[in-house]
Amino acid sequence: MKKLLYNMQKYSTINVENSINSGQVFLWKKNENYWYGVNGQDVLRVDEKGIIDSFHNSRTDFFRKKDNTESIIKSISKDKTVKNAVKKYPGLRILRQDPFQCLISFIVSSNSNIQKIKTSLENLSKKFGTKVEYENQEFFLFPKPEKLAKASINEIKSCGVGYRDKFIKEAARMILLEKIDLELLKKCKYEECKQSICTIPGVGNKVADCVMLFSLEKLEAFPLDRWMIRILEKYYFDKFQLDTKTVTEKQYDTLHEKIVNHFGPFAGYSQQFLFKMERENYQKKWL
DNA sequence: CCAAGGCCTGAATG
DNA sequence: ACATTCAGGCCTT
Repeated sequence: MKKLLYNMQKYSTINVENSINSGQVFLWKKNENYWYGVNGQDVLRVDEKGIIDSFHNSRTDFFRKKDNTESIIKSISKDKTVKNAVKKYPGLRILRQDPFQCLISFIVSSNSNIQKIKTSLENLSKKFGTKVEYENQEFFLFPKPEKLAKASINEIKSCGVGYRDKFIKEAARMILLEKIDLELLKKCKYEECKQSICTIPGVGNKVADCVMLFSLEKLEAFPLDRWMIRILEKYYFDKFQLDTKTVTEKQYDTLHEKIVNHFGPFAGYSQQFLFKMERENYQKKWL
């Protein structure tokens, strides 16, 4: 009974620091006792308990407090590796981000690293976003689709995004022209959603899974980047045999199927715990 | 369907 | 110092 209570408390508590420093978000910084972050057209302020105040006084459930964390963790705890990761980072949450910002963020992320992604996104916000003042600090909201869609390639490129410049413009255009409706995709099934956003240039399997997991309510999405592949090879070589170096489209699909079969419908959470654990093991830097 | 090469960029490595 | 490699991939051939 004591242990049960302890676990319930442990897993319903949010670890803000770990959640923000887990590769999901980039436009966040700590100041005194609060974390501040740009989320779409809003700026959030979060205290150490995960209590949110915001520029627009919105009531976003950014830390997904309404998720039943205990049952999710029970559901994904299928082997000793995840169990360890969960034990090590209790309170690590999937963040519910602004979809457009999330989309652009992960288009920018491809073949890059956290520090550079962060500066690129900061540059984009400074150039194309609205400046606001919140608690005596200056912030730039994330650019609206229209701004990026109408920007020139060179203006976008000047933000340091490299060859991704045209992807960003085209992605923004597709949102603006409503070829893709991100809000609608929240209600769709995983496959349909994935098929849709993969038509956006710069969005492949991995980026699509990030966008779906972090902003489109697809908790079975399991982004397979270099790290996750390494993790699977290291801890799960007997469960998912990865016989090739490069993961092709088809292999990604079949691998994802095996993963969901193993971890269940909340596989995305397991990915986040494993990713956090391994990057900490290698002392990789976050924000 | 698969394999290989190219791609912006800046920090890290040798 | 200076060159090369690498980093949360994707697209084209």
